[in-house]
Amino acid sequence: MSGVAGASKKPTVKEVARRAGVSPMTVSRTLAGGANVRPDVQERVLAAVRELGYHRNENARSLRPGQSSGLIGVAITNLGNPYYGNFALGVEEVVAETGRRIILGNTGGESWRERQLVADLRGRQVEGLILVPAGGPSDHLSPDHLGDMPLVLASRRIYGLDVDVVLLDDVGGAYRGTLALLDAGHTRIGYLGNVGSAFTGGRRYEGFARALAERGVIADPELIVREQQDAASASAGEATRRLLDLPAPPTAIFSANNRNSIGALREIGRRLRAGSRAADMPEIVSFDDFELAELMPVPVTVVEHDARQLGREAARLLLSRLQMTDRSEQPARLVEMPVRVGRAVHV
Amino acid sequence: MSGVAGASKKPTVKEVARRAGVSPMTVSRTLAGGANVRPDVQERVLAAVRELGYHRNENARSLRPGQSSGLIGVAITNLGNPYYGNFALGVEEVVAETGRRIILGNTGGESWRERQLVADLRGRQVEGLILVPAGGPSDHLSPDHLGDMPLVLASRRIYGLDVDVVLLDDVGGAYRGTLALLDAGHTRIGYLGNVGSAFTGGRRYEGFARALAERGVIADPELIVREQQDAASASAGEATRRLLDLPAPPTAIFSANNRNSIGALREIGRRLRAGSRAADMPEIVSFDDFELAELMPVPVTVVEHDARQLGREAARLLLSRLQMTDRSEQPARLVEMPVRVGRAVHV
DNA sequence: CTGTTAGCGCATTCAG
DNA sequence: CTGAATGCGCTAACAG
Repeated sequence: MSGVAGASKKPTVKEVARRAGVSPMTVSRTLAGGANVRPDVQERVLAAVRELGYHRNENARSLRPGQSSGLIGVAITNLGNPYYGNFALGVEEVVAETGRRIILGNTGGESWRERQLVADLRGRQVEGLILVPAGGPSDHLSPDHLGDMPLVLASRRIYGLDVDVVLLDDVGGAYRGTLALLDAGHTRIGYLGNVGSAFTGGRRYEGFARALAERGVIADPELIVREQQDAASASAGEATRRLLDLPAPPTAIFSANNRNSIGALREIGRRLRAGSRAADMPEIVSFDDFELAELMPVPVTVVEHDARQLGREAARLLLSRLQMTDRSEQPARLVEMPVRVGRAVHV
Repeated sequence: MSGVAGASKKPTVKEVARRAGVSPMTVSRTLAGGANVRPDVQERVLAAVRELGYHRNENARSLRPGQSSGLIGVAITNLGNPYYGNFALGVEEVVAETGRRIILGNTGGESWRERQLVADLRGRQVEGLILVPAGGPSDHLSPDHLGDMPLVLASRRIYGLDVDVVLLDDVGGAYRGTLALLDAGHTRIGYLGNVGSAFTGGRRYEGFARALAERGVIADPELIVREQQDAASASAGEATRRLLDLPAPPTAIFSANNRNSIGALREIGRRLRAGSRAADMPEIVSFDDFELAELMPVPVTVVEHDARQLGREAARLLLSRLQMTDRSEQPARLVEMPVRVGRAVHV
């Protein structure tokens, strides 16, 4: 309860100055670190600040030329997905170290929302943008539109857009995950992916196909499901049902993402409850980790990766570019984050 | 590629005005909806806007008195937790409907970070604040400090702070979850909670204890673990180990949150792998849902609730308060969101 | 319908 | 070490 009666109207530098018996400039200087202000005067100013509950108006501050907003725009496709939540967390951590904040928007994976969000973030004078592309048209991301505002893409890249990108080692992870199945003797391996994330999906499929090809295993088209409309686990369950109902069902399934893995395992659970034997159910390799994988009724191998690190790296790329004097001259960088393939201990 | 050569410097109203051959005011009016501007002039203005890649500076805009920033501050304890991610998503959805944005910060559950974040958000002229309290001192949230900036608390409430709050039906959910165990004949029921979230934890324990009391079951203090320092699943696993190593171990465990449930189940998994029989493992009731609960090797009952709805409701409370002419006069509201108790289908 | 004036809160520049 | 003047981008309020 430091306060004065009417804390309702927001105080400005002027009022603080008057209360401290100095000029607004002295207040500003004090708040900026106190260089060239007598200590006792600083005391008075800070006391007035406390008493009035004054907070500097950062918007007005960033209005002045040369001053930056201290805001980094982050646009992700689905905040509710823990993966992107952790991604945002990583960005926030790194960005906060420089005293900046993130202003976060959700695109829902829809291009028009992304376009609108980017426009709005620009209007709010963000210093830079970190974005998980929604897919679809992307002219609003061209340097032409963004001016000198740096952009970092995460998770997916956009061809023709020459900017910094952080990706996972999708190809390598899928390759090694698939090899694990082949090493275990599987030859009929199902593939579960979806079209939603064309870029990522394509890369993961590439790794999958490469592993099969190397071992001389012919991929049976019947076992490849890539055309699911959405990434919901429900549709993955449906796809799994079809695979398992085939005359010669797969003995293992490679799932290209978390949602698909969950869907597949739910379907397997359903069958077990209906009397199927666990031994007849396929083993799973899941690109994307998920909790309690080791408690699943079938063996699960996960391709783990750290969303938070991905976010941290994206933030680092952006911050480093912000520090460059000749931002747009420097070449675009591509960082591929490692993934780890490991079998979840099976009950 | 609509652009002119140098898109690098950000254009202002003035430049748009000059290009369109009008005054800055006409540009402003056009962008504000175009009332009282001849259609053909509007055309010219909009063309200039496009050509220059102009975006209104929202910060400068909100500097003018009466104009609001269109920003809602959201402070949560852990972005990486899907629960809070979904919460933020819900907030974002509702807030976006009014053309506003959220500016999101992570407190990590630390009071000092919360304090700093709140100060910063104030400085950025947010219209209101939605916050999941970190716990600890909270004088920085008093009306005295916040002035007329509305605040909505979510998940936990802070005693002595008379503001709008959205909570879960913690007591009722825990009560009904515990009853489910009692109905199934269990009398030795373990309790797994932690001190991190004192408020929520207290309420859930209350529901648990009430159910036992009503059925005349004496809670064995040995079976109650509430003093874990952190919410990490690892420490929950440790606590579970102790419970199961008792001479008379519990036949069921009530877990007060998601993290604890995961930890407990991991420990159970460990024991099963070491040769224990599933029949000797305790049944679980988990406050907080988690995926694939139906595939666990022991029966699991979940107390489900929807973080996104919680977020939506918090946003609604805030927006409605923003619309009140006499904000601070209106009484604080308390909303309790329902939870659903349901047994996960067990393999 | 359109332009001019003025000022929001702050910090840089230049005097004292 | 401190203060006064000035202008950042924008838009009410008031001319015209």
